[in-house]
Amino acid sequence: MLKKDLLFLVGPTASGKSAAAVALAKKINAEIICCDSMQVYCGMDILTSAPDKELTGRVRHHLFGFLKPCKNYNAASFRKDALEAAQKIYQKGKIPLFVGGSGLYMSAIIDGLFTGAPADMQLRRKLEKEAKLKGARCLYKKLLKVDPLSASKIHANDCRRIIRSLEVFLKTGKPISYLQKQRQGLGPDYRVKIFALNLSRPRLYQRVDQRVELMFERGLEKEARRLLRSRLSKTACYALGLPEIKEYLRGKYDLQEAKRLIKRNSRHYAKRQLTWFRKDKRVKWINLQGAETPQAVAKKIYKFCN
RNA sequence: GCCGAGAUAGCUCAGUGGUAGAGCGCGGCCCUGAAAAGGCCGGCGUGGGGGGUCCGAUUCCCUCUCUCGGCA
Repeated sequence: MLKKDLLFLVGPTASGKSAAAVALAKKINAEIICCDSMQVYCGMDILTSAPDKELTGRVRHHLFGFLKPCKNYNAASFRKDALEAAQKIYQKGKIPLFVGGSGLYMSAIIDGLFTGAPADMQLRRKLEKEAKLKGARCLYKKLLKVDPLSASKIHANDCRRIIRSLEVFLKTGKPISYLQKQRQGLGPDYRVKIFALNLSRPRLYQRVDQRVELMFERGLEKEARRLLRSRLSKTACYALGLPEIKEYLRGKYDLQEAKRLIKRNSRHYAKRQLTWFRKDKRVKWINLQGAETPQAVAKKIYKFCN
């Protein structure tokens, strides 16, 4: 049986993925699927540097801006939606091309997630409260009792993961360390190719800073104000830029400082993305100077497509 | 030109007669249902140049260079 191709174009923020993806999709007859935890939301176009109409008009895009910011979303719901979108694309005889910078989302599709323990926001809130009251160490001790193996892998300060592990244990009676071994990925009938764009660090950071400047020019503050007035999900409220603008509006600092922080946090984010993708040995790195046209980038990637 | 203050990490600065720290920045890493989140680790340095005192100087003394104030 012929293998199904599944392509990924990933890389740090501001590396030029969106435009390159469209150029590549044109070349290989692909449709694009969002692989970005924030670009799935609508009404956050400036904040998330979502691909504009010019790009989305040239190639069919899936899972971009389809979700209201008040809705929670996560890697599991993404995996489900993404695989559905991919099937539709296969039915058209085309290739799904995932584009975005969310490493976990990429891994969720390819490698799968263990099942049977969905997120329980109510339980999380309860555990969070407990952590706040008695300290995170208290939760860690609890985890140490029920699941010493996971506890040994999680740092005592990593509250998010401690809570998730406890959540899994409380809901299923099984340690997350045991369940995590059960993940199931795509299987042998898929042929996955991952391309990651990269630039020299100074160039990348320069582009990140420039992009933040551009976001402000486009009206980031106004968009953020609007979003902050509405109800935001636990997922969407952490879109880079929102917490910083929120504190600015509270009078904690001025707009210049907010901008500085958004730039810095975006650079840190880009760095973390690189760490994630570096670890994944399936990634084929596409090193760029930063001045190439999207077509040139696509051409570079195309060479490795067969 | 004179007087005063200073010259220590990429930046802002602290400190000590036994070759140095802090914050920010920066680098590396972890990540299985919040992931643009969350967490961990790392000082990255001929202490402005030269000389002297001392067992030993970044610290004390002299000198030169530079910077910043003030006076001319």
